[in-house]
Amino acid sequence: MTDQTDLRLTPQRMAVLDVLRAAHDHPTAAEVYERVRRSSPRIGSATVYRTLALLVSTGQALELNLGGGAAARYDANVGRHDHAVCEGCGRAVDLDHPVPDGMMAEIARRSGFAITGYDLQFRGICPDCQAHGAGPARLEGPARPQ
Amino acid sequence: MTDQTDLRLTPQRMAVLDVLRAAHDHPTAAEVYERVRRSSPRIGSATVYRTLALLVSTGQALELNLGGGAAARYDANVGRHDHAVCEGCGRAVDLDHPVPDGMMAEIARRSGFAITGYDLQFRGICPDCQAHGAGPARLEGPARPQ
DNA sequence: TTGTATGCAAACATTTTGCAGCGTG
DNA sequence: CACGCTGCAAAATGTTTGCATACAA
Repeated sequence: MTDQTDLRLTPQRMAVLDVLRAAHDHPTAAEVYERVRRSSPRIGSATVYRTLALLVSTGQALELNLGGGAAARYDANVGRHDHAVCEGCGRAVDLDHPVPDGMMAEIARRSGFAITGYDLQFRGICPDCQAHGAGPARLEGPARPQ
Repeated sequence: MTDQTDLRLTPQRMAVLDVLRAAHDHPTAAEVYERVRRSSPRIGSATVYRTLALLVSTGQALELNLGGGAAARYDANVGRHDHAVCEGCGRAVDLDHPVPDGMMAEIARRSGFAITGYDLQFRGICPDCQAHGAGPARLEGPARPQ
């Protein structure tokens, strides 16, 4: 079914990929939709969802889950990198700080898993929110570092 | 505003916490609901959702986001730990393998964030799925253990 | 031409909310 | 015996699917 059949390069798919590559803010599917509409007003949201899923499954985009009830976010930067998510404003910034290789091997050994990768995201308050006083994006809770 | 008003210990809340503490499989809200019903048939799903949110916000449970379109999962093990998620069967197992302190400090320095914590989850194939051939939980991808 | 991709709208799945009555502290 | 909590059902999100048609290759 999902055979690597044909795969066509349609204007809609290009538009979605363009938007994603131009974005530096890890947009949600809804945000991608909104932006794509500016250049392709007749595109449907289903097409955006389908295209994002396609891009993810073909390795041209990453899907981020930043927790909470938040919707999935997408990132055209498919190189290895991590994220820091601001608990004040919800913004996510890219980081590149790989976990030591030995650690992956250690996890594999201890868990018996064949590890194929990992997702690492830091939580904290971004410089802006530290300055203006942490703006509330979540319910309230000044998250306590357990 | 951060009024820690009253907070009552009701049978429903105990039931939810009991289920969560007895569970070792990171159940979704729907699964918790299903299990709680066995002992409290008259409980409503809204109560389960409200209670899970309450437990999370009071630090008595963790919420996990294992990506995909998957629903949030809950964990009564609130001690610091990570997870390995099987791409075959979707199961998540606990791991305890802290990131070195120095790394947190380094991230903080480079990003300007005040880091309060992090979420780390490994992806891979669990021992069972390695044996029986990776069972399909996602779209299809016969993840090949190279 | 051929079958994939699209757009629309309805279907779905999950989580949240409104409200009247219940029951804990 | 006050006020928070509950159950029910409806509403709000976020995402997927069915189908007839448009269009890339």
